[in-house]
Amino acid sequence: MQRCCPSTTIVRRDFDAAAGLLKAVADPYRLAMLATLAASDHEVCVCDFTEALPLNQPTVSHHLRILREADLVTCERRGTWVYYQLAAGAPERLAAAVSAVFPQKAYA
Amino acid sequence: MQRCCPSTTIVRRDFDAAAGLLKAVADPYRLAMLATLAASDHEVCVCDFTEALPLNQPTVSHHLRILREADLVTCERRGTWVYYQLAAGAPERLAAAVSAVFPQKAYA
DNA sequence: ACTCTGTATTGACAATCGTCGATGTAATCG
DNA sequence: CGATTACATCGACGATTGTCAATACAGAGT
Repeated sequence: MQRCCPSTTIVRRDFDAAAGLLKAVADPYRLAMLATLAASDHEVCVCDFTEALPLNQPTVSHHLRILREADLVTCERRGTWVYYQLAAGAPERLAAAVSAVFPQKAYA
Repeated sequence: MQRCCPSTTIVRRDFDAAAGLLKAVADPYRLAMLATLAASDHEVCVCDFTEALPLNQPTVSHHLRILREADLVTCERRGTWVYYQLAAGAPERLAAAVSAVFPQKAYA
């Protein structure tokens, strides 16, 4: 009987950080929020999200909190309103998480 | 009293597909599996994963199934063993999911 | 002070996820 | 055939997730 294969070396790096970042992003509404923040150069008020998305206000707040805790967005209170914007380097960090898995293949 | 902001247009695209792909990938062990398959040009036997990862065999099978159903990997049975390899275009599809959110910023 | 408005937090719920033991299936060997 | 090995599936369990009603908090206006 033959061996199954030329004993591959399994990658044992720690992907917890990358997985955490990807998990923070792996939701349709959070992706829409990020895309909105990326598209508009100025900040976006929370009320715009609650109006446009089919979600209740606490749910919007919940998703924004997840993005905040992943350091993908930052917020600033001005008067009664809270304005969100994309955190510096957010796209790069996500791209880095992907290329941590696929070293050079992806961006040829 | 002032308006909150110059009424931003919320991105309303459908991110279900991108979110689904990202969710399939948002796990440390699945990332390690993908990184292994990407690093080794030849296929990888399931037994290599079950040996190297601190997971039971059913759990390894479960994670591989999720990657399979996301069309990120393909498998082929040869004798008693099953060999997995990265699906064609898998890195590109992941990169596309990211750049669907950040149109041009990321890869300048 | 009180009220109103916008946002965050809490608490609860169903649904999904990660894990594993037990069992099933497929292929090989004797 | 039966026994063994490799992998998949099933069923159950606790943990996490997405959602919302209710409540709390913060600031502006009266």
